[in-house]
Amino acid sequence: MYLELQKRLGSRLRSLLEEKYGLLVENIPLEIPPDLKFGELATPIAFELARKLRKAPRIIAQEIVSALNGLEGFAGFEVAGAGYINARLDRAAGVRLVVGGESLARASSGLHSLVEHTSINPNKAAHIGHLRNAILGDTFVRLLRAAGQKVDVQNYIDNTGVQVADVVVGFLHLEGLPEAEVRQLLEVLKGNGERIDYYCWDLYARTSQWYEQGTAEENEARKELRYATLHEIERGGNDTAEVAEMISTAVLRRHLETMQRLDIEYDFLPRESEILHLKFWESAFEQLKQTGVLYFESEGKNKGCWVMTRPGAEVAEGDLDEDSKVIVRSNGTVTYVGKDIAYHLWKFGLLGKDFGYQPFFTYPDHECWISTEQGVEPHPHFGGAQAIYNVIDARQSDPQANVIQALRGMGHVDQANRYTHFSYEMVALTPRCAVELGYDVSEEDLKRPYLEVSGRKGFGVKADDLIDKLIAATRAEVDARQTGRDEAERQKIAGQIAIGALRYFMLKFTRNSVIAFDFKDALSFEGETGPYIQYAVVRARNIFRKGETTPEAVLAEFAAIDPAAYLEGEAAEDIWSLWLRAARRTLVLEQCIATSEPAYLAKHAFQLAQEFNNFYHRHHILTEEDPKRKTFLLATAAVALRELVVALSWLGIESPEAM
RNA sequence: GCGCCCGUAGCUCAGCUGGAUAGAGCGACUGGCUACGAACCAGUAGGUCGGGAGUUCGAAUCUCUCCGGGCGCACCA
Repeated sequence: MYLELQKRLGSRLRSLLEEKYGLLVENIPLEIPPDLKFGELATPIAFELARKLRKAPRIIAQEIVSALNGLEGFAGFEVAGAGYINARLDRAAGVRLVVGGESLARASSGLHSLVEHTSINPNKAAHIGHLRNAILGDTFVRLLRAAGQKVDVQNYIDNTGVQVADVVVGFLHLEGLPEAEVRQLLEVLKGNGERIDYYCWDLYARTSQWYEQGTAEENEARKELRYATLHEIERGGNDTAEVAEMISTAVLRRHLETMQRLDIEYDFLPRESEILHLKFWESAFEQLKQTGVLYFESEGKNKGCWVMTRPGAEVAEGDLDEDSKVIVRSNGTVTYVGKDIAYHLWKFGLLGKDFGYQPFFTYPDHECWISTEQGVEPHPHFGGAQAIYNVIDARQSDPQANVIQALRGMGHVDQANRYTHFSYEMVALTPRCAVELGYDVSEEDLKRPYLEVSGRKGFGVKADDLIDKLIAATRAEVDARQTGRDEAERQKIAGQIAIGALRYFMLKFTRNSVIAFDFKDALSFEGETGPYIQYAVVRARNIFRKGETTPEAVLAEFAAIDPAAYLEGEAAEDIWSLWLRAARRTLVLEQCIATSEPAYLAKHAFQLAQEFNNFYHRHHILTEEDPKRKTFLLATAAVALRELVVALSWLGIESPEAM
């Protein structure tokens, strides 16, 4: 409702300024005033016009206000302060709009988007940093879908990189297991219900250390072994590649299981092995050469390489660009950015090639596909999106910018403009948390505000460990309260609350704030947390349960009542303010998408819950004697409940029946 | 050296395209369960918005500069 009225007022003001002053103002600033005494919408536009019109802002505001009459949905306008224009809504009409609810199934926007997130190297267990990535990405997917977009969710799998090679070196050389025995070991672990990704977490850390533990000559030999292993994996068709395939696939399945615990699902898993074997790069290379984005360097430190100019670089015609980005090395191999350019051409349907597809992981209501050289028929088609979002941490903004630069240079300007690096800062550990976990922390590190998580060092909090810990904690709380419920019900509720707490925790911070992780904060269920919002939902539901009615029945009954009498006066301000908050859904959605910032929705959900709790405390609904007022109060609870549940679902958080 | 991010209450963070008295949670202190569940609510204390300069009718928000912290800048991925 808010967004609709805001747009209505905006366009009215725009046309008014044009008629009255002959001014075209593209963006009329409209804001929600800090206090209801200033109305529900306001604009400081008169200040901006004061200079152009050579008049006092107050006079201009007065002129605008007198021309602003009879705008549907508004009760009146007034000038305040030095020249603010404050708008008061027709409260009864507003309430009716909110009751009607903005359609949840919004008309398809027609936009086809692709969101890539998670993308964990399949050589170790997922940790809290990966959780932030996946939760941000999954929530953004829900927001785009809520806005009517068709969205494909992809999780890129680098199954042929050095990280996988390192753990393969661990299996083959540190553990000394030949291919057949690795296969056996994986079976045994699986049989014992042990987490393979956990096993690899330790082995990967050990291998990383092993590279540096020997004598200089030994370390040199180990590094050689590392790269020989990497090249065998890249080439494929040998035992080493077979081991890599087994391990990376087993770990990948674990990642999908971990994410499924958080209600995170994927549509397609493109793998680097197919990008290599299906020769995506060769097609991209041709296009890059033809468009002149890549050129062969014949001098300087990059002599013998195919390079591209970095974004923002200024090189005079004919000068040597020593700072250029190498895409093809002098030995003929392609760098990471090169492969990424090819992959992104595919994402936009510009490559002229496609993956083979094969079903890989089955969710309750859909299938997740994986890339393969020769796929099955029939299969869905992915790629060819109009807009893409890459959920990748801020440290990779340089390579991301290179890819965008290449697309733009090739003439794909629209695509480059619809390429969003959805960047976010890392999740680090507070020194206290690291000590708590039993890691050795140096004196120097103890003084730092936070310590970076490192898979290579095996330093971090594993995702499943955190989820297990959260569930244990919520289970204890549920057991203390839900004495009448059976085991299965309690476990279900504990799970819903644990996931709510975790997802909210990862979403409450804005993207470019580093999260210094601490168990005390993450395991909190009070204050600005997911469970706080879930609790508001449970309270609202209990009102209807005890009152033996439903939100739907109440809203139907409410339609016959004139709400105006209950919305005026000092005592009604808090209730009206709750209705206004409930009316902000699409406004917040639009803002989240425009800024790629899910934290705004998290904040909105919390504030709505807070206002509901306040309302709940001040007005006792079921004992209200005036039947019409009781219906009004019930309708207020119904609307708050509906909006809380929708907001939570967009955050990927369930609304428990009890807690 | 160059680039990006951050610096707001004791702690952790919001503060939308510059706008009306700078907010929340946690922590501290005080009060509220015989009313729809206290995972809740109310109140009190707590801030030179890192420092300085500038633009503006108006700056936590924009520009410059300095200080402090973090991250990038490979023929690694």
